[in-house]
Amino acid sequence: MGLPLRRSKVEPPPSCPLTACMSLLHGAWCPNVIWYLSGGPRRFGELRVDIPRVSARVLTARLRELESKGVIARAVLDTSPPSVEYSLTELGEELVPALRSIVRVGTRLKEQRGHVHNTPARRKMAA
Amino acid sequence: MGLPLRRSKVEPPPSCPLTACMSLLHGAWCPNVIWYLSGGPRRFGELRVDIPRVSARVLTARLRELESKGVIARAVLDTSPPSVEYSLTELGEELVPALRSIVRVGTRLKEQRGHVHNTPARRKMAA
DNA sequence: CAGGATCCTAATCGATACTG
DNA sequence: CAGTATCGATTAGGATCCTG
Repeated sequence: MGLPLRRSKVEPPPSCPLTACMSLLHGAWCPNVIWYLSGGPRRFGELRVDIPRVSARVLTARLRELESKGVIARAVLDTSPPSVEYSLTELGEELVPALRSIVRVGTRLKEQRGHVHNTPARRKMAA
Repeated sequence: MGLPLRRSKVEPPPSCPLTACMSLLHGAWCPNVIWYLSGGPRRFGELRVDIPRVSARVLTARLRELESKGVIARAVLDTSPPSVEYSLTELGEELVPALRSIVRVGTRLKEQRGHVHNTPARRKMAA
């Protein structure tokens, strides 16, 4: 027989807002869209330049998705040819600090890459 | 002719730590793994209980991945049958605040769901 | 310019069965 | 207990072409 299962010491993300919110950041592009919109409203074509490797199809899909979730707003400008401007909603703005703290860790991660990190590579312990 | 492209007002996530770090949170399960490990070391079987819908195959894959990136540590306990305990490294701990701020937004998101959010559903603007 | 339509590839995941 | 192996389903995403 093995060890008894312990109860988790942390509560589950209550009814999973973690998952709910991660769905706002899913895939490769959502975080970038929100990141670039954090600098102010931005048009479709501008976002394509900001995020060079995204295809129009996928960018459209992500924008629609984020719009339907209330994170970004879409405004059709009355120009010719027509432009469409996207911006963060109030709710979307709340994601920015989270994103920034993620970037901070990502930066540290890159710094650490290359030299040995403190993972004691597969240590063995006595129980 | 249309509007000229504006320069982005935010810098790109410098050489993409955003993407680098998001890769630590990718897929459906990485964030949950880190979340549950934030309460202290946790064994494989315990994590499977914490995160009910993850398959052994995928959980293994994620754990290996996070281990190789230096975010979690793996320790084989000398019991019979053998147990394996996972824990956050120092670097992994840094992800926790980011995760918490994501959860905060997720919670707000759930609160707002159902009643009208402030997206002015596809307004039109004059330019 | 902003995107819809179509087609296709690669990655990801769950289920199931099996092993040291 | 802590995995590994195999399979088939789902999905993100790219490329290309086309339109209001």
